[in-house]
Amino acid sequence: MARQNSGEPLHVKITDAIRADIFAGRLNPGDMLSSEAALMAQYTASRDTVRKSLKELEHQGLTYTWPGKGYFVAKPEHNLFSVFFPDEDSQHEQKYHTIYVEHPDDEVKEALELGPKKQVIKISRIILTGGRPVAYDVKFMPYDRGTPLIEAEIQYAVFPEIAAAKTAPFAFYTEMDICAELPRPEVQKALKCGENSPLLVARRLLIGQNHKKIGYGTKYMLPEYGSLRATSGYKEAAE
Amino acid sequence: MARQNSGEPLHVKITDAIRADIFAGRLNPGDMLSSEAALMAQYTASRDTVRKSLKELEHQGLTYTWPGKGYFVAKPEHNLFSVFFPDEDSQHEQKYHTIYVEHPDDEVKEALELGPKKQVIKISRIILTGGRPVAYDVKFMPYDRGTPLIEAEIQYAVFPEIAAAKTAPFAFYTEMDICAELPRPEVQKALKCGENSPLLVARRLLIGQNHKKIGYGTKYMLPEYGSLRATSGYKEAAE
DNA sequence: AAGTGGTCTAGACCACTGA
DNA sequence: CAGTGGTCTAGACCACTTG
Repeated sequence: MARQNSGEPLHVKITDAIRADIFAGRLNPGDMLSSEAALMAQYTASRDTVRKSLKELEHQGLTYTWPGKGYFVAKPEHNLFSVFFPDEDSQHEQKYHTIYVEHPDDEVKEALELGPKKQVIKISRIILTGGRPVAYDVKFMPYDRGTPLIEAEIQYAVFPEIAAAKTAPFAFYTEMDICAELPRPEVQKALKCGENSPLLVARRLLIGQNHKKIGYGTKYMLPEYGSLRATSGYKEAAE
Repeated sequence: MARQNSGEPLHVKITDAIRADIFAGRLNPGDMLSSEAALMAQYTASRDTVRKSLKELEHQGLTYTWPGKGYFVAKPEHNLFSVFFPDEDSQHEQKYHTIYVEHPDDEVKEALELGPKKQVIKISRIILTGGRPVAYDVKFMPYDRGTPLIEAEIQYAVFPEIAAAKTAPFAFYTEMDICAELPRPEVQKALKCGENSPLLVARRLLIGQNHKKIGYGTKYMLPEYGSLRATSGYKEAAE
């Protein structure tokens, strides 16, 4: 229980003390914290030191501030989860299936907002575990004749955020939809599974600057691939 | 394009300027930022003001700092997603199915780390849209004879984090597993679906202080319930 | 030794809130 | 009006990194 923080900087001690009050329920959502002046007196600290602590709590989502009134304990958001969705599949083997330039189907055309005659690069991949297919991954990128970076794409085998990692890699964000589906024939074939084998399906849209649609992909996962893990809340609070 | 930030505080202007450099690729992962001294000169700002800007960038995950060396641009994490998983199902109707106190099956026993004779409260719920079932939700909590808050649990109909929202609501965190499955007979019956109807299944474990397992629940979702939406990256970068 | 960030202090002025 | 936080400044001392 007794935290070893005697060597910690003062502003960290203050942060930890208030955090502990919140985790322990001595301070609850809506409660007003001690004012800056009170905390300065309590910890014999300068205003800036106290403010640094309060700012840290705010960044952690534990408090918010209302100028002119004071600092308050926030309400926890238990329904917001973090999910790490490994795209690299480092623990699995990989196998390339096909790399095509083709005319996209309607789903892809709509997702990437493509004109009627536009072509796409299609990269499909099979992910294996112990030689058996566990996931099937298909990705589409608009194909611009004249600037074909196909080789780079193939080499990285993933979305352009990786290929573009050296230039403005922060200039992308992605949206993902996760659902459960039964496999289409193409997917059945790739995964060597039956038509009633439930798949976890993740559809991912990669968006760049000016809201340009840069890539669209779908990943079909068999149960053997493993489940998605998500977490919510403050793990430290459990300790 | 031209950002209206003439009225912004100085430290925000500095933050925005550096952020724009990172989003535009003028600063890339591994690059060292200008030193505090240089930024003080560039913006005729005090050290504290510059440091406030740099701290903000760090909190946003765009930079990190290496004491003695300088500030550096971080590597973006494109595989870490945020998922909002609504537990309340505010847009759906709800229907209680059963509320029991019973002996748990092995899955629940293991998840909640229960002794052999321990009982659990089971609350199952059906979520409807337009009168048709779209999801089935089952939750288990250890049943402690003597402190049964069943009424409160029922009233809130969800996990104890809500019932306990007035006392130390931050003292919980949850882990969730998401996968695709076919329904067991119990689930088929609740959802009025066939045995080959693929379901999105989320299993959630609620953990409290001292790593005590407080609740365990499973939510079975039909395609009509909607898909899970996840996002990754900085949406602002696309603007 | 010079340059870098990390911590801490003291003081100033402003805008907002509430009695 | 007194109390609250928001912004900004100037200066001090320390520990670390690099040459």
